[in-house]
Amino acid sequence: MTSTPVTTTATSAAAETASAAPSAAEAADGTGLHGPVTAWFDEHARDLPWRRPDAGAWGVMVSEFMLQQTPVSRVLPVYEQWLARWPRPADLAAEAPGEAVRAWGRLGYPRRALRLHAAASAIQERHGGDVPREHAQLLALPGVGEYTAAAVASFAYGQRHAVLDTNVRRVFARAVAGRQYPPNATTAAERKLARALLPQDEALAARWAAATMELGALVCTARGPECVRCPIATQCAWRLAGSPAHEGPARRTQTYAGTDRQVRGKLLAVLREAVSPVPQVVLDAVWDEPVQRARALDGLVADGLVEPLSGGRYRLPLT
DNA sequence: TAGCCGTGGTG
DNA sequence: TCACCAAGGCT
Repeated sequence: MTSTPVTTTATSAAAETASAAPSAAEAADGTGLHGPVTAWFDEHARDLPWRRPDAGAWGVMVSEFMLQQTPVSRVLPVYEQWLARWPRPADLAAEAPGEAVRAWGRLGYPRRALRLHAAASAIQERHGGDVPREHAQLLALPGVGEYTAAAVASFAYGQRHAVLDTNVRRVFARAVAGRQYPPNATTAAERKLARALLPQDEALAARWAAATMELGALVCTARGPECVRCPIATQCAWRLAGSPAHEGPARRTQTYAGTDRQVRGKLLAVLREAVSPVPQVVLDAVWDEPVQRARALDGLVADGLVEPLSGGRYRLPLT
């Protein structure tokens, strides 16, 4: 997507959508996408707990950590338990990191639990227990990258940031770039496009960010996009091009069976369920190949997910 | 920067 | 059935 028509005048489709006189915010939308997408969002947005007014910045941050590479349906129950147990960053920071790992359950990527715990500690130490508002301060927290920093600043504090997740990238790839899928890795061109499409008005920008994500999650999905339900189908560059199939390098496919990741998962599952230190012999039972098993366990220890004790016993980390 | 890091639902 | 996919971050 080298050339993007973000500076074109409003399309006829956009003009049709704005039946009455367009507001100042809509008039600033050179693409004609803001109005239809945010209007669709107002009607179809899911009622998710981290979107409720009482969720707070901490609730938003917890949800963003959990939602990294994990579907909403699996996050919901864990999120509720997590917020009930640790309603403030200080509450989590006061716990052993292993308790965060245990409460993480089977969400996957348990290092996120460790990082969320570390982020809570950093918030307590550096920000007096309040989730910081500044993008740069958010970005400096453990486990917070470009996406999460922008998401928290936008969703929790209503700021104007380009929020570029896999959903938004796919929506932009189709609607603007005319491709079925975005590139494997986020490109500078995508960031530039996201900034260009961001409404000037702060509140509208925050709504736009949430709306484009929701559109990608509910309608403009990876496998079976439901274009008949899409508010910008008539403007979609990919559709207008005849919905061409993805070109270029195959999207990376990652195997799981037989990998260290699977072994780590099995080892950690045992430790999560255990209420007392686990003897080596119990861990040995989860995988029959000793070299890989040892490598996986060493990796967990190196990552801080597992604490080795004397006598060949192991547990989730207390510190 | 490409590879690694979990888990489970699904078309 | 089995790849693909899901609100990424880190090195």
